[in-house]
Amino acid sequence: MAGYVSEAVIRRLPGYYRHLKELESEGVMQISSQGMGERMKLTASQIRQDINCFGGFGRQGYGYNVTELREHIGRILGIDRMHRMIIMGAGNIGRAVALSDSFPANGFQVIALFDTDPQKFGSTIGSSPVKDLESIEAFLAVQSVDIAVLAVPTATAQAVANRLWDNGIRAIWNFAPVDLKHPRETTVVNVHLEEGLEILSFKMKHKNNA
Amino acid sequence: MAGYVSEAVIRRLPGYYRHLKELESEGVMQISSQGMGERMKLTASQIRQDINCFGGFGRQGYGYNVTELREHIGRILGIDRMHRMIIMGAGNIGRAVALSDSFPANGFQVIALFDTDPQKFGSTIGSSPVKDLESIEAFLAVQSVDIAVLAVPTATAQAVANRLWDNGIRAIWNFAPVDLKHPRETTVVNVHLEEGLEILSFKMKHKNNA
DNA sequence: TAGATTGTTAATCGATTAACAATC
DNA sequence: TAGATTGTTAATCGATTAACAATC
Repeated sequence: MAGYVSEAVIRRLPGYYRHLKELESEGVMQISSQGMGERMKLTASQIRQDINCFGGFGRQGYGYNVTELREHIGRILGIDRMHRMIIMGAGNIGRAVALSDSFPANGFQVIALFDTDPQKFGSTIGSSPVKDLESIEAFLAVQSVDIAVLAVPTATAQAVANRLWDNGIRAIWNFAPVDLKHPRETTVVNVHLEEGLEILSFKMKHKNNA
Repeated sequence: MAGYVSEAVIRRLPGYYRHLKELESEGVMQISSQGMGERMKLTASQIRQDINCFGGFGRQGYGYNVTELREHIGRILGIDRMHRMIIMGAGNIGRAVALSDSFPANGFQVIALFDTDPQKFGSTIGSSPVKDLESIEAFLAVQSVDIAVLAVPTATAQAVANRLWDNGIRAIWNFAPVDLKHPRETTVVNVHLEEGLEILSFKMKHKNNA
């Protein structure tokens, strides 16, 4: 159990969590690796291997308790607690993240947005204020922030990220299409929407060959 | 060369394309697998293997011509042509996609949005009209559409997707947090934003152990 | 030519799948 | 108990890396 967890396993964890939540809402209380595998289109063997990276949550002859496993995986993901987020850039993407209600529903709470457009200062998006990007240092000096969403123009993304790291931010969710240079102790997860669309284009084009 | 292309390679292709575009705009004309590897944090060996899935674009003793390789990969990705898109759902996400200018810049053109809110019918987002979701069949009967962006509430996502497939759509870019059931001849690429945030949470939490 | 760097084959590494004893 | 299903070890498969002859 425990020990090293490969990137491949990490990427599957949110899927487990989502499917377990669905099962819960369907009133399903128990599931086997077999059943879970059919649902998620993975082999039962892989399900068991994945789950056992974190310890034996199942019972022989029974399977897994849905709620229990969901809670375990939630704790492993770290989403059993609130995360305070700020959004850098109040453009299309920043707005969409701020207005989403699926993020708060999962404990990701937007506390403020920052932009360079003076027209936007003082306004609110959803229930979050839009502030002057120049005030970010002062803001971070007094506010506790877990995650910064980077939704600024590509050209300024690296510079904004540097200011965030210099002021204590340790995690960035990056929507700008650049590979940010970042200190080793920080975490960056990229979204790179354009790339998804390009992969879709590729797969459409090569559908026959597969 | 050519033949089977693994999912791992496909996922790297847009990164190649982006870095080659950057190199072009920096005026760099030639690059070796070594140089490309340093830039993208991959091994030179992997760069050469990846590129050779599609044929020998390099020259011994020289490397790769940046523009030539960028064009080749663009063609492989299928982004050397226009793609006509519709957006299902004119909410936060649908709006953000419609208003983005990075998609049209890469040949992905939004031609219309569809929503269920009568208040939105007849309005425009960016330069695209918002139409009644109920008119989708009539629309698809006369309009050529390559890709549908699915940005409707989770609960209706599957039903909307079914209507799209029944009316000739072969590719869906899905933002709803569900694994869509879909005919084998169709292509679905999922975005699942929430999952990215959960992975970020996981990585923050386990930073020490790595 | 000599040096650099590809294309490609072989070796290694890691992830997935299969198998099965342990046990609920 | 008998049947089901896990946790875990071993086998397989695939992807990455290393090596090197071909050649620009």
